[in-house]
Amino acid sequence: MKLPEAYYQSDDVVGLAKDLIGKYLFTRFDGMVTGGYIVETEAYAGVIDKASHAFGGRNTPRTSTMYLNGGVAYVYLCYGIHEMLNIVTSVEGQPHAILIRAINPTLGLDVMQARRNMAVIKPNITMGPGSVAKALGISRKVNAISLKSDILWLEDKGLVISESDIIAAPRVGVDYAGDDALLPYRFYVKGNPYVSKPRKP
DNA sequence: GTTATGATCTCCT
DNA sequence: GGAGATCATAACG
Repeated sequence: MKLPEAYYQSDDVVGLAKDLIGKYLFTRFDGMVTGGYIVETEAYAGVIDKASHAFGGRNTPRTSTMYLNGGVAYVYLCYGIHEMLNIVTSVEGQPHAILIRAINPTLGLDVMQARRNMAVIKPNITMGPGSVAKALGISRKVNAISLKSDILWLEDKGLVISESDIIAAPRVGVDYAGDDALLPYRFYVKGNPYVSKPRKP
């Protein structure tokens, strides 16, 4: 059921980012399993991508996780407030990663609702990278954890999103990346209510 | 040691 | 439509 390690070791991050659409993502903390299927991702293509933390081969205590062998999680804090979950791909030394921007929750909705302090469940419970991490209970404590662990993993449940329902678009929040900000490295499911909206200008 | 800033979200007007 | 929250990280002195 879990995706095999080899799945993550493809060199084609962008292709993987698209393929991850429709795969299931689960976490287990304190015995509570929560998760759903991925409806939005963004690829960060290693050292040649200005939007990537590893651009130009930058390797620091934080980004060293991205250089690990594919199949681990890269979690970091952004804006001092939000944790973000990435899937590291490719082989050791190749800092490719995929940001999980949104999932369609299917399991443990009540737990996620409590984690988000929401009175009512609305689509924004797992809409946007910061929200996904919070709803799933993900924090920097699981940075660099293996995806074949029982804490955080992905599954292929045979859900197929039709090719025509997967849209490619420019990434969000990376204006500082110059030309690379325009690359169509963001993928999402057309019409899915959990897909985040691009930020305003 | 100091300083600028971000792969964002939420609430307010 | 817009600002504030809030801090680890990275670059620099």
